[in-house]
Amino acid sequence: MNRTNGGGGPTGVNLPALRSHNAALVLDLLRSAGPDGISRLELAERTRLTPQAVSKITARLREEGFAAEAGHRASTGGKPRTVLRLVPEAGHAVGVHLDRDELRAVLADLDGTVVGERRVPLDLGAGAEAVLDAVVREAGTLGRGAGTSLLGVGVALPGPLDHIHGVLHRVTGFPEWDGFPLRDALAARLGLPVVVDKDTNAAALGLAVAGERGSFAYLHLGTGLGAGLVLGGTVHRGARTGAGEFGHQVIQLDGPPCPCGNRGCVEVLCLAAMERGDVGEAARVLGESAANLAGLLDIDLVLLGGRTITAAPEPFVHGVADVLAARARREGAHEGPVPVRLATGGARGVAEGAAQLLLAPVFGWGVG
Amino acid sequence: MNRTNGGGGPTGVNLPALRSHNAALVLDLLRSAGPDGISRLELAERTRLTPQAVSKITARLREEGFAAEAGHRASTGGKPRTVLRLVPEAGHAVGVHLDRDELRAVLADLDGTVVGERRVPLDLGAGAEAVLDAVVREAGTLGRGAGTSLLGVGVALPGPLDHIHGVLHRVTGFPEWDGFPLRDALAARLGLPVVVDKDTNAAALGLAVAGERGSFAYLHLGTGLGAGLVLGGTVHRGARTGAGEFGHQVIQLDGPPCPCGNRGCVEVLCLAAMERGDVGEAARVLGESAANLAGLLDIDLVLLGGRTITAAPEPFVHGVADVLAARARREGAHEGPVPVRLATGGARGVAEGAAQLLLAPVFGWGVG
DNA sequence: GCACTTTGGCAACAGCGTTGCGAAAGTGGA
DNA sequence: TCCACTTTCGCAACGCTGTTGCCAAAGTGC
Repeated sequence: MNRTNGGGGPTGVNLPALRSHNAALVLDLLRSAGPDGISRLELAERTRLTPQAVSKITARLREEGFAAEAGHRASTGGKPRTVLRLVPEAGHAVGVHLDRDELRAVLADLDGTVVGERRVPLDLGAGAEAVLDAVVREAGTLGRGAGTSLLGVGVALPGPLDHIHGVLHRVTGFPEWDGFPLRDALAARLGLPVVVDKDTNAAALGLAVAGERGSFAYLHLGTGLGAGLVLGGTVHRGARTGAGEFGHQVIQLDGPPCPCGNRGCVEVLCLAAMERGDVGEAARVLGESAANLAGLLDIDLVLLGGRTITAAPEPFVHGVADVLAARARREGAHEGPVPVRLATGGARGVAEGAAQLLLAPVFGWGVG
Repeated sequence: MNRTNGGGGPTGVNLPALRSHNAALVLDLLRSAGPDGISRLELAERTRLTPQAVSKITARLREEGFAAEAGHRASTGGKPRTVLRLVPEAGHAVGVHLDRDELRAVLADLDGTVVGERRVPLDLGAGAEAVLDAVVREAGTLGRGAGTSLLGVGVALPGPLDHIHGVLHRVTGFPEWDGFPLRDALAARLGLPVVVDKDTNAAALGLAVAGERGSFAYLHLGTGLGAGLVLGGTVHRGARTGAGEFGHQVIQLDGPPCPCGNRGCVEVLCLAAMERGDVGEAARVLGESAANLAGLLDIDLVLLGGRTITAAPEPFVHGVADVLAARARREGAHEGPVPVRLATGGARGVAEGAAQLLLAPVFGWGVG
């Protein structure tokens, strides 16, 4: 019931839409309850629906194979509550992470658990045919393990792109991909639904689904510097799905030139500091830009990831946290500073998040 | 049906919720159609509900006095469509703009049309009692003109505050307001619902309701520099309703000190340039920070307002647009640069937006 | 004047969550 | 061992939603 559905403005809600919304909501609560499960009455409390409505919804979900009973809780003086859990095998998705020099693909179940993985070297600049062949081969191999429960394939890769239409804009450093309709090309060859997104957005989605609540920014420092934003539990992609251009935020007017053409971008300052071996300065620069972002959007959390960060996490986490703490102290914040943490997921986080591009909609994420 | 309702996570939807959502949606389309009105079949297309459902909804709205028939369209070969319109007098709200030296209050009807206005000098530092007295007096006077159709009073003022609880944090320059529960104090004395928000958020809401579609940033340059963000048609207030801290974005590492304690904030750079009489440099600095924001969030539009800007709009609009155009060109954007315009509404925009804090929820804005 | 098109209300309907109620399945005291 | 009590949860009836089938109303155009 939000105001941003589809392209034609907010839309009306009829009974089938209401039904699928509530079913997805219950399914999401089953998922986030994990292996411990959750009782019908708890579901009723959380959804603010009546227990009887929850009973009907869970009965349908059990009939369709998405949920199952899983034991009982201890009695509190009456009939003990029946515990329900998600059936993870009811759905799978393949997540593909296309990096500059490597293809990493995972097969994940509804729970997000990785049940299959493949890694092969890859040259993103080797041309569309070669890359498409590799994706079709690896995704196909993994997907066969899921049978008919395979929902589709999610692909995450660097650089600006059109998430809605699945068309690449500029994969930084590989101009030959400019304008390539990756989603449709892959969907035609795989015969499956395909969703394409930026690597940073996929990683952020994966973190949100994995349990990071509220609003946060995932900052990725590797070959370049980018961000994935989650605002109110939803990945913010912006009007033309180009949000997250964090690296080319100018924080030093008339500073050193950046390959992008601007002067004083965070990315060039941060990477230059790294080349000098000055990790402290790189972290400070990153912290200042993170503080700009945090003040502008009032987020709950900053998560750091990417090869450069995972190589030496502590100085970055502390350096960024110090800047945020100093700003919060100076501005007399009523609440503590925004916490900074290392992103979980590691090197496989982007591929797992890519799988979530297909899995998350099952739980009502990002579909209204 | 979004995932950010209330405090306890996303909630289920039952039939009453579905009904009020669809009714609000139809009411919103009636409002945005303006005096020309809109036909039932057009409403059905826009809402994606069936014509019969729209007929039932509009019949209820007419019964309740919110909608009325207003003539017919020309025939296209069959029975001509009946045109429906909003009845603006069915609801009113008072909007109060508390500025440092002035109180401005308006009475607006459902259409947003101002049907009453009052302006009195005010010293925000004169103490809570004096300010509350003034608000109660002016809002009461205006509100009596609306009778029982008065929905409540919206109050907009500068400085960080807690929008959800209606408690002020720090009204910049007036520490005596720190922690003051403005909403509850006013609601008790007025006997009406009261909503409190930052002046920039109110102005942004007013612009969104007035017809600015999609996502945009409203940048306000007056005594200070702040922003109101509208993302996907909704005012973005952030986790602790503190979003929009645009003025203390650092764009010059180790730059000149700002009263806030940081160095190189846009606000201090921009205001210093204005004091030197260098409007061009002020506009360039504003433009760089606006470009940072536009790249990060991928917004559709930048709107400029505030006393300093309305005093000399052209150099600012052009200066900011130039920076955005230069960045878009250098980054090889596939679409044109983000347009920059002067915000409509002028000096009364904040007060009108404050009234919309009560009116907009009638049309389903920001309530899920 | 008649055939046709288009609008929009009436009535019956399927399906949603809700309410009323009772069976099932425990606890705990006599 | 029995019985009163508590708590869970499904069945059945219900109210209300949007949907479908149908037809009267109100125009156009030959």
